Amino acid sequence: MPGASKKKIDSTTEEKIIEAARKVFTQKGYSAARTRDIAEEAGLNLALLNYYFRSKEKLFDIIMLETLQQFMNGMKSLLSTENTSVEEKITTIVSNYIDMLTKQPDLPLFIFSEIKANPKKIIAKMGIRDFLMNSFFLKQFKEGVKAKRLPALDPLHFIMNIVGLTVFPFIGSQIIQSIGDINQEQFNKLMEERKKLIPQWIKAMIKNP
Amino acid sequence: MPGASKKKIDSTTEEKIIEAARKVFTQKGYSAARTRDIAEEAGLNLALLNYYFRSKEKLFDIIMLETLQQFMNGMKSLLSTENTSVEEKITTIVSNYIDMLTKQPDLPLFIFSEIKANPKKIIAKMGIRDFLMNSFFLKQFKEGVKAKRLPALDPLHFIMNIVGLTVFPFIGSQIIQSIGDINQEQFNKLMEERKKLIPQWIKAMIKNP
DNA sequence: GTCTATATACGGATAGAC
DNA sequence: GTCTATCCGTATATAGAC
Repeated sequence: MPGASKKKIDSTTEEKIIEAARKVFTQKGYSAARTRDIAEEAGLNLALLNYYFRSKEKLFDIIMLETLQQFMNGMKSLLSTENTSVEEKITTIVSNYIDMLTKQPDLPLFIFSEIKANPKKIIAKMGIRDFLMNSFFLKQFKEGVKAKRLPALDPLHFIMNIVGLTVFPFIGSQIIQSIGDINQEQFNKLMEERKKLIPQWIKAMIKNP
Repeated sequence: MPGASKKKIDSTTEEKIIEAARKVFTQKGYSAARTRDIAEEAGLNLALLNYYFRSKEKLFDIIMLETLQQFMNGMKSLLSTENTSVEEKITTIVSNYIDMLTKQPDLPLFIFSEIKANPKKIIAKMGIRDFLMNSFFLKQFKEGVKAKRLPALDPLHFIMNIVGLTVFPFIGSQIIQSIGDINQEQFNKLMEERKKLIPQWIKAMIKNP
């Protein structure tokens, strides 16, 4: 086949490295990940990592930035829309995150661990504070609390609750599976249940602070 | 050089190493922690680590076992007592854990990270499943649900909720502080508030599943 | 661009003086 | 028991052949 290049299914070398790096870094974290692991995972030679990316750290920075964006972007667009209720937003956020984390369960532990190792470097890249604090969502939330004459509660509690209920199970999934004597599939089923349950719970919690 | 003039209660060299190792390991995790860091933190020479403990890994195992026991023991005794209600148990557990984690906020991320790195080795040492599943607490919980004719819900959801609401904020404390633009002290105050709030929330959640 | 071979640095562990 | 100096494996990074 003239003109048919050999990169159709096979991705470029650079993409292979990125792919492999994402896998190894998110599984093991920066320190425990070895460039050799990444090269092997990519089916390539070690020297190519430094040819395409100058160093382990540079490669890591790319993966981390990409991961943070993935983690934040869905939320950002969602929190901005003005034509959905708070309840609808919560339901969608919870559902989207459970879907994402079911596919990539390593993400939360990876992100939180690296933040601890290097807070400034990473939190700066998230740009979450400015966004969330000026979001339409927060305005809605505050007005809702006021309208229903509910006792004022720091919105941070609210955020911790949603994220805690949604994300924590993935952080502790090994223990949870061990405690419940269940396998990965059964665990995923529980998470699927939580898509409906968490919004209900959140609603109940708001009424009973 | 006999320089132990102003040490509080002069601990033995062995204790100094353990103390330093606990600090460095819980802060950085096994991989990122260097034996040199530990030696420096202890104000001692590197060679002494290997003199007292044969290797980095042996030292780590001691710290991890100790940490897990600390993390589990409070809970175990509590879940066994037969003369307190489910509500009282929850209130006490939440309060105890928030106290513990306020003093040692690195604990959860440390434990969960190392479990991911080495699940079998660590989960085996926890011995949580057999304990929890046979506990008086679980019996109470199930009977309570039955008596109130509440829809049956996997107790795992219940456990994830309590632990998620209580422990997660400490895992994400850096981000939470960044989002809320608050300092450590203000964060601790929020956690103090949660001692009262979480039991109330849990109660509300059970009623509205 | 991709490989093999190698330089360089780092970290865990040890030898040996005191 | 505690130190200094050093060994040695491993990991990152680079040189140079193809």
